[in-house]
Amino acid sequence: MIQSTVSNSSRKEVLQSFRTRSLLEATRKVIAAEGFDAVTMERVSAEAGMTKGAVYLYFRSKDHLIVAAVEEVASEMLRQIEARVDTAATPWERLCQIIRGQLEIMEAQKDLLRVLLLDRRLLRDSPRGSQARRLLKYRERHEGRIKNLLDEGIKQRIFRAMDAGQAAFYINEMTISTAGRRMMGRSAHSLERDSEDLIGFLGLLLRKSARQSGASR
Amino acid sequence: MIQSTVSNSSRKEVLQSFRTRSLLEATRKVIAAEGFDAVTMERVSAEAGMTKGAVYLYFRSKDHLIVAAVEEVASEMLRQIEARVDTAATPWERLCQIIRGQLEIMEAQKDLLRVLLLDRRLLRDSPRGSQARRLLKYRERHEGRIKNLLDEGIKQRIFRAMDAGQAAFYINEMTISTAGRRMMGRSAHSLERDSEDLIGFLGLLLRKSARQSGASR
Amino acid sequence: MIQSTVSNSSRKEVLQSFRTRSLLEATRKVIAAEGFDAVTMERVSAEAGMTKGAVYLYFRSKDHLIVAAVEEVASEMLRQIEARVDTAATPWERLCQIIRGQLEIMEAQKDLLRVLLLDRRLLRDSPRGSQARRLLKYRERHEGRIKNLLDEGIKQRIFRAMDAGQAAFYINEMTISTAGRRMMGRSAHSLERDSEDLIGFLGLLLRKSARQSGASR
Amino acid sequence: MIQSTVSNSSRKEVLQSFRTRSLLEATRKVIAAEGFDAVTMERVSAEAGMTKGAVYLYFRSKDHLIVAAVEEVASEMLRQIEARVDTAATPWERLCQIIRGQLEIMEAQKDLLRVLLLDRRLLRDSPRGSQARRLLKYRERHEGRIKNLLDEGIKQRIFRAMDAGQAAFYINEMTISTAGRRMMGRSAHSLERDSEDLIGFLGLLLRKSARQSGASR
DNA sequence: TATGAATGAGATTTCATTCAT
DNA sequence: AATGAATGAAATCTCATTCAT
Repeated sequence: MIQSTVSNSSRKEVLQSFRTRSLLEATRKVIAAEGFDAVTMERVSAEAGMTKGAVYLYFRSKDHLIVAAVEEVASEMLRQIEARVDTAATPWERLCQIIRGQLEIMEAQKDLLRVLLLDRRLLRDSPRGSQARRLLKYRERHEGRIKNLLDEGIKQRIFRAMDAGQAAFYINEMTISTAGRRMMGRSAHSLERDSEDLIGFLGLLLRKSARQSGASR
Repeated sequence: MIQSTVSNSSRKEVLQSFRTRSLLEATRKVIAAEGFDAVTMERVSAEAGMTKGAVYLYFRSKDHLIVAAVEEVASEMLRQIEARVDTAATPWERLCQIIRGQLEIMEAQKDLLRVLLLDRRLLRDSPRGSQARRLLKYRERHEGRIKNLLDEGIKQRIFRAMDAGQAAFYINEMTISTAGRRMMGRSAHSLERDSEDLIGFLGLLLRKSARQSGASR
Repeated sequence: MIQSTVSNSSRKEVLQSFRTRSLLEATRKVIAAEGFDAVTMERVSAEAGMTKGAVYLYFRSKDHLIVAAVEEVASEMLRQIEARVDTAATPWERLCQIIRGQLEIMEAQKDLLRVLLLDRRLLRDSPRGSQARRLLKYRERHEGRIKNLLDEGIKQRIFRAMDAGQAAFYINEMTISTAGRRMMGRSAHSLERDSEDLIGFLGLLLRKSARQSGASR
Repeated sequence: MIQSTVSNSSRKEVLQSFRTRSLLEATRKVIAAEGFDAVTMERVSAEAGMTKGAVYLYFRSKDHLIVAAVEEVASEMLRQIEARVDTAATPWERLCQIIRGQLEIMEAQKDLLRVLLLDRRLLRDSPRGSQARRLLKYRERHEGRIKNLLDEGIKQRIFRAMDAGQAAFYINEMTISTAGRRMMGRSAHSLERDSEDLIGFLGLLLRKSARQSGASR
């Protein structure tokens, strides 16, 4: 009898990870389709093809499951956005890449994000607030990168002098608002067009020369 | 038996309206203190000084109660903001008044708004979406007024040419973001300072002359 | 139409108290029949003729229900025992009355006590131990009365000098053991006979004269 | 490959017996620490260094495991008590040895016994009562030895005439009560003192001469 | 022999809503 | 108009036991 090259323990790990991913996926699916209140262990487990009890082999509680599902998507989106940034480019170009990337990637997750943007209860103070803090880390990391980029541009006299932290906050908020508006069906334009409009706005705000605008890719 | 000068039916109406207001107030109090999930008929009715059963004499269901409570505060805030606008002032001055007013009034309701901004579930849900649509009307009305003001300014060549609808959306979003940031304890500045910073930003974006900025009261 | 002499509120109180008693009764019935582990809200509520949810209108939790059920029986048994004691009698006579009373009254509750004697988990440290302490109060009160009686007899030189507290403890334990033995079907004698045997033992232990024994009624 | 001098089957037996003992030990540890309700297969197996499934190779069910764990300790305690008795001594001396031995040995197992004395559910339950009966055998054997000793003393006219079976029952109960009282923290005295007090009591009860008492070692 | 993932059957508790009074 | 007891339908979580590997 020929032994498979994959060891037993490895096969188990694969199965474990498959189940875990199924659960996270199922959870996101339910959230996206009907919101947080529709997430019941019954429903999620059925959607993931297992029994209620089995879920507890992978997640300590319903809350842990939900937070993990959301955290994973946040982390993955951030990774994708960062992957699109050309570190050799100028600060302004990098900002444009971030805006476009963020909008495109959010668009790709629109069903889930529609709910997440409307229902941010996870950011409310949980019992000990640790989960909220963990999720906020992602936003802070993202804003932090934007801030660094702004600081660099300010030093190079490409950007106007300003409070870079505050500006980073507003830029992120405006980008999220833009994505949110699209998801609520309140934008008549293409994603491209919304991106460039937002970039145009930001150019006016940030760039010293500006006025001629024209966001370079 | 002596009849009071107030007719019976009128007295009833007064009581009715008093009870209704108590309930709306109590509902908001609970939401502000502990979020939507803490709203139970038991708790709200106790807080309003009546029993569970009585609530159903005034509101068809828990959902109707919650929506009414939130709708009332939205409507009232809008009314207050509009009351602060001097219709004789220039478009730019009116915009400044709106921004300052909105920030001050939101600050006054911060306990409730902290929850409402994080948990916008009311804008989803709703069997046929009718409640969400009703709540969204307030936002649209507000954005509409800003848009009109922008259009006027553009016609007068005070403001740069732009898509006024989109700009109104962004202005509202940025104002809300600013308020939200304060409520989350993420702003180090005074309300005044945050207002003027935001107005400064908007001046850069909108005004043709700009650059010298300096928001006029 | 004739008004009943019983007011509405009083009628409600009667119903409330009836339901409460039904629940306590049902709980004891289940404990007596199948032990503590058989006590489920489902079972108790069915036995008391109501639904699971209704139980929570009368008792905060399953634990509160169980403790109340047991406490009530403990309190009632103690009351009955004390009612049988003739306060004018001599210490020795009173002790005899207590022993006989306790054995008879325990016999009357034998189904429940069989379980209670075997499974004293309620006396284990609960989360905050308050329930255990409350239940132990009954035993302490009972032992206290026996101790007082012994002290009195010692002062009157009817009883031998001894540590009355310790003796009270042993007397109570022996009485309980005697009752328990009967309940487990390990006694071949009548209740009368077991009582008198126990009293005979105690006479030997306590009384100065003794030896001639013969418990006086 | 070198064969150990110990045959394979023997090695297996050693392992088997080691695992079995680990499980019994672990079970008692959990019972002693947190009571019967804390005994879960998960916990016991982990504490014994194996997995849930493995437990079923050694014990048919959780109940069998628990009963075996308790039975073993009962049997061992009895063995130790009996080992302390000098068969050449007089009945009274042997009784004293039993009392002292029982109290000392129970004291050594106090963590477990504190639970076992309060929660004697094992003596109920059992589908057909077979487990309860098995456990009761130990008590009967112990009482039987005391009874024999009493009978012998009665025949030798050292002890007063009495129902030796009943007396043996009471003696055992009083000894257990004494130990239990200590475990509950309700005794202020040393183990020695409690032993001698109890022996003093019994001397009064049993011995013809008595009165001068003084338990001989 | 040993593993530990999976099952499935409860158990407790919560609440919106109804309805007899 | 008002009460509040009662219902009934979830929802979360726990575990003994089984079984494929």
